[in-house]
Amino acid sequence: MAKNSGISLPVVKRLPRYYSNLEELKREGVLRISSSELAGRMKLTASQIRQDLNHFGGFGQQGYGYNVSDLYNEIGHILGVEQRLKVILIGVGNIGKAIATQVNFSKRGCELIGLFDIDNKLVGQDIAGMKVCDMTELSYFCKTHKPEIAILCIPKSQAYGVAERLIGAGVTSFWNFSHFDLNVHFDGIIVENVHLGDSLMTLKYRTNNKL
Amino acid sequence: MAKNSGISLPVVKRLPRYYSNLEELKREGVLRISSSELAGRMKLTASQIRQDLNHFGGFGQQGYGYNVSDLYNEIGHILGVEQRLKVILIGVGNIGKAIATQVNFSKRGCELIGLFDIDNKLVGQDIAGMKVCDMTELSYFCKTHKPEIAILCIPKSQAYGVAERLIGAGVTSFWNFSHFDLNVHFDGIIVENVHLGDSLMTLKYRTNNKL
DNA sequence: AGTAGTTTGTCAAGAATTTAACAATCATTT
DNA sequence: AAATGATTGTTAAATTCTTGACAAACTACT
Repeated sequence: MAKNSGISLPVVKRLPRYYSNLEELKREGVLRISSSELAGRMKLTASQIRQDLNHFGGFGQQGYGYNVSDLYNEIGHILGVEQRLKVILIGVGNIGKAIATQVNFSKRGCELIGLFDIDNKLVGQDIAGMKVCDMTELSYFCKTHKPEIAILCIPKSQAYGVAERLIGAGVTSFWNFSHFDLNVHFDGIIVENVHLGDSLMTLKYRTNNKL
Repeated sequence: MAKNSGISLPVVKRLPRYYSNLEELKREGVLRISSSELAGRMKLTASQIRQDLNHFGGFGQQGYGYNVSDLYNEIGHILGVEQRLKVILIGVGNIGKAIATQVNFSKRGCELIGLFDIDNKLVGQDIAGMKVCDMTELSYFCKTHKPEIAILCIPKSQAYGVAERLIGAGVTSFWNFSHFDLNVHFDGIIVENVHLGDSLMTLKYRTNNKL
């Protein structure tokens, strides 16, 4: 049932949307849904939904549709929500703090286990039920706790140095909010660059050009 | 020179990346760059860059490449940075506050002119050099200041109501950080949904599957 | 039990996007 | 001033992604 390889990025990026839409359907008490109904909600085509889901196996039933709860669980399984990854966050400035407090890590199969900052005024502060640690403790912490993912909310000047240290300490994935593209050339290192400013400019362009 | 229509979304989404990479090149003092050099930095192909830029006109020169400063200005023009759009932000919780303080609006041709919240404890607070206003002032504010863009950092339960009020008051574009897809069915309304949690799940999937 | 009505899984067609190729053009060197 | 080398703009090919179509399979009704 697990044809888990060769999934294209567009499909992967739609999976979380399926997941949250199904969560919402569950909350509404909907027990079953057809591809065309779901397509209506998500502004996709029914065909695309069926094709997407079939990459992973046949979760539906002809003449019936999809069982909301089952499909939710299947996609959760594909996304690996039951397999918790440990996450640390570097830089508890405005964005860092917002992410630490606002993102529901556990719902997404992650566990935020450490906060770090270089600034003495922030070290020791309590954020999201955790004490902010000094950067000097970073390497030791990684060696003992072995986080897989690091969230970078630090200035560009520090980012590459910190990323190298973290890779050395076994971190494989980076969620980068710093204002530049983190391009790591090591094999097996995964980076997801988030540029809010770019998103705003895209909105602005679309606004100006009525797209 | 302005073939400004029929630009596909993938191209539009790359424009801000071109813009910030060119800004960086300028800062480094680079005067000219070829499509293949730029491709190397941005992890694109030279062919794609030439094709992208040609949608808007021939900014390069055979045998020479692109003048960094000129190209920066051209893309800035395409993105409309000189034409300032007025922006208001609704909901100054963790994310709202981070966006208000962290996003460089003016550099991107936007102007943050108002902050609003429903919570009495937050109203009156000073954030990013502005006083947070009560939601009751929203409609009057919009009628007098005519913002084009609204940033939504509010719970789902309030989002549709607020969006409707804003559309009624002339707002055309929404940058939505609430935890759901804002689907507006009015013509001419532009929405950019940002789901940080989805981005995290994509990273997690890629981590688990070594993509 | 048989029949009518749904809806999936899948294959094939169509669209969109990316990459490759190359003539035209310009810079630079001799 | 001519020749060489570089690099664009542009066309065509290749690839990827999305949509359409329909047989197979199931539900639900009579």
